[in-house]
Amino acid sequence: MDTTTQSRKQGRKRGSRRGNAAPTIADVAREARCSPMTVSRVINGEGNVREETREQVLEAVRKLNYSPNRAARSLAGGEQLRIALMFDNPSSSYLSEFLMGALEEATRSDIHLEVQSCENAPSNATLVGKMIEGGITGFILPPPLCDDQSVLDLITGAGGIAIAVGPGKASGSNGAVMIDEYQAAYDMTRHIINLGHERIGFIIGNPEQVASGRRLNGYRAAMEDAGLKVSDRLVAQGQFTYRSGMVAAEKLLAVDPQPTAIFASNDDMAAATVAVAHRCHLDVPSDITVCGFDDTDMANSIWPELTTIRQPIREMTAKAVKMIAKIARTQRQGDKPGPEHVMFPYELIRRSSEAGPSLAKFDRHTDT
Amino acid sequence: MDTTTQSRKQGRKRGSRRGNAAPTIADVAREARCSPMTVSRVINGEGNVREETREQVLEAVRKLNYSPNRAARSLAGGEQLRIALMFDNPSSSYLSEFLMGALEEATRSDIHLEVQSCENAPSNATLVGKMIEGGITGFILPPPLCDDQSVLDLITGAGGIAIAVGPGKASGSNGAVMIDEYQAAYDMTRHIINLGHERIGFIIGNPEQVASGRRLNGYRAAMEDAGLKVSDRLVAQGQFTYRSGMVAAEKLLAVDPQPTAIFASNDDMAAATVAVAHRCHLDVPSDITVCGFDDTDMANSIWPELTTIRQPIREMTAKAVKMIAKIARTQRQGDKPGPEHVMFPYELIRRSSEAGPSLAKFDRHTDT
DNA sequence: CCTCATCATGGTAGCGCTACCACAAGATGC
DNA sequence: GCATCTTGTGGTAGCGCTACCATGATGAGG
Repeated sequence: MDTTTQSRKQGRKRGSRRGNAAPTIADVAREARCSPMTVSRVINGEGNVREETREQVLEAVRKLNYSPNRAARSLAGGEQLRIALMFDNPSSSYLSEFLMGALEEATRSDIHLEVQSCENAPSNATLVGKMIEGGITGFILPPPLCDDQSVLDLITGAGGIAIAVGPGKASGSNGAVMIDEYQAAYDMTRHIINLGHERIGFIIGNPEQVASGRRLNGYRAAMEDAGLKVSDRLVAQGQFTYRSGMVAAEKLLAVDPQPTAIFASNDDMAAATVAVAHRCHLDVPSDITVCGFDDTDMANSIWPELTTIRQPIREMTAKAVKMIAKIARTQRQGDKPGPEHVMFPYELIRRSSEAGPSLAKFDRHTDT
Repeated sequence: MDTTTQSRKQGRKRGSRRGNAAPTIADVAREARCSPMTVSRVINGEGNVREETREQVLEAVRKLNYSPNRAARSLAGGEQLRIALMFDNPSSSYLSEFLMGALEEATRSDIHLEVQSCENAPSNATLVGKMIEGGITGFILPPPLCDDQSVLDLITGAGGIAIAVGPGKASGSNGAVMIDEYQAAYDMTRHIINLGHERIGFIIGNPEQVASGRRLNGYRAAMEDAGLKVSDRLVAQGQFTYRSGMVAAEKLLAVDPQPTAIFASNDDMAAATVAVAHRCHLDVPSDITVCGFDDTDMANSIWPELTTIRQPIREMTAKAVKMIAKIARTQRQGDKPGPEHVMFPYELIRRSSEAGPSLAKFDRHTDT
C-alpha cells in the first residue's frame, strides 16, 4: 500500500505541468463518490447512468476542470484512428482551408492526420496499399482525386474508408461531402442576369473534373430559364488554371458583341479574366463584370475583389474527418454502414467585380 | 501464465486490422531474443546497447514491420507534447506550406498540433495564458506574429516555448528559424542588375514587419555596391497586400524615366505590379521586369510567372516543431537550453517575368 | 583478490483509460 | 414464489510502452 502511494506520487511528478497535476478519472470518481467506470460512462455519453449520478459526475468534472487523457483513451479504447489527406495537385489556397478544417477536427477527436502527396508515387494503387498496410484507416480526397473512381474503389477494396470532398457527383460506394455545384452555378448566373446582363460569357473548368460539367449545366440552365440564348461563342474551355483562364478570356473578349459579364468556373480563371480585361482597356466592373467560383484566397487578394461562390471547405473537411471516425467506430462493432452523402450550403459572396452592364455597351445592344 | 496468454489474445482481437495484428514491442523482443526494454532503447536511440544487439533488434523491427504505438508511448512517456500554430492574418498560400511542414513533422514525432487564430481573441495575453493553461507546450509563430516581441515574451514568461518562423531578426529570448532576408534581397537585386537593369524600382513591405526593412536594406546595398543611385522616387511603400502593391506600382510607373525593373517585397505586390504594368500597356518582361519574394502560390499561378525568392517554409516549420520537441525534452530533464537560431538557405527562382531591359527603353537612357 | 565504477540488459510497475464481466436491486413473467 | 430480465454500478485486467531499479558481467584501481 505504502509503496503504491509512493510510486504514484513519483509518477505524478512526470506528468506535472505547473503546480497541479492533471486530474485523472480516478480523481473525478473520488470527488463524485462513484467508480471510475461510471465517470467514464458519463464522459462518453453512454446510457444506463442515473440522472442524479450523471449530474454529480459532471459537477465533479467541472470542479476539477478534468479533461480526459487522449493517449490513455486511445490506448485503452483499442485502435488509434489515422486518416490521410491525399493530394494530387494541391492548389494551395484550397489546401490551407482544407488542412485547417481537418486539423481542427482531428485535434478535437484525437485523430492522427497525415498528409500524403500522390505526385511522386509510382502508382496510386501501390500507394494506397502501402498506406492501408501501414495502418491508415481513412482517406480524405479533395478534387481532383475525389472524382477518380479507381482511387475510391482501390481504397474501399482494400478495406479503407474513403470520403470525397467536393466531388462533382457522389459515388455510391463511398461517403462524400459536397455542395450543389449545379445550383450554385445556376444562382450565380441568375445573380448576374439580375444585375441586368444578357451576354454572359462562361469559362468551363478542367473537363476531367466532374464538377466542371455541373457548373456549366447550372450556367446553361439559368441562361435558358431567363430566355437568354447560350451561343457557343459565349462559352470557352479552361483548365482551372490562371493561364487557361487568360486564353479563354481572350477568346471571349474577341467576340463581337463582347459579353458584358464573364463567369469563370473558378477564381484563378476569373482573376486571369480580370487581367485580360484590363489589358483590353476594359474596367472591371464598370465595363465588364467578372465572377469566380470557390472563394479561394485569390478572390480577395486581387483587385477588384471577386464576386464568387464560397464553399465551406473547412467545415466540409471537418465533416469528412467526423464521418470517417464514425464509420470506423461502426465497422469495429461489426456493422457496415452505407455511404453517407452530405450536402453543404454554399454562399454567393458579392464583392467589387460586379456591376450592371455599362450604358455604352448597353446601347450597342438593341433589345431592352 | 495460461490466463495471461489467453487474455492477451482477446486483447489482440480488438486492435486487429485485416488478419495480422499490429506487432508490439514484445513481439519484437521475442523475435530479437532480448527484453522489451532493450528494444525500447534501440528504438529510441538511447545509448548503452551493444552494437550486435542493436542490429538484431533492428532486424526484427524490419522483419515484423513494427512501428511503435503512439498512444502507448505518450501514455507511458509522461507527457504528450502539444504545439499550437498561431495565426494572426494568415495569407493562405503561406499558410498551406506552413501547415504541411508542421503536420508532417508532427505526424512523424507524434505531436499534437493545433491551429489557433488570434483574430477573434480579446487579447493575445489571455489567449496565450489560456492555451498554456490548457496544456499547450509550444507555440509556432509565423509572420507577422513572430515579430511581436510582446507575444514572444508572453509565451516564454508563462513557461511556454516559442519559436519564430521567418522573423526579421532573431530575438534573444526564443528560438527562431529564418532566412537571411537582407542577403536574399541583395541577391535578387544583384540578379536584376546583372540582367542589365539600372533603374530598378523597389516596393517596400509592411513597415510593421521587421523583414520589410531587411529586404529594403538588401536592395539598397546591392544598388549602391553596383554604383547605382537609389533615388527616393524608385522606392515606394507597400503593405504586402495586392492592393497596396497596385498603388505603389502606379507610383513607380509614373516616374520619368520609368524604371525598367521593379522588385516587390512579396509576390502579391509583384503580381499587382504586373497587373498595373499591363494596364499601362507595358509587357512583362519585355518592357519591364518584375520580381517578387516568397515564392507563394501567387508567383506561379499568374502569368507571366514570377521570378522570386523561395523560402523553404515547409522545412522551416518542420524544424520549428523539432526544436520545440527538443527543448521540451531538455526542459523536462531540468536543463534550460538557450534559444537556438537556425538560418535556412533561400533560393532565387528564375521564371518568365524577367528579361534584360528593352532596347527602346535602354536608348532613352544615355549612359552605357 | 576484492572493491567500486561502468556497461548491457532484464524485471516490474505503472501511465489513464476502457472493455468485459460481475453483481445487487428492482421489474416482469409464468 | 422463483426464474428471468433490465438497470445502475463496481471490480479487474489489461492496452503498449517507458521510468526506474536490480542484476550480472566486465574492467579499473588499490
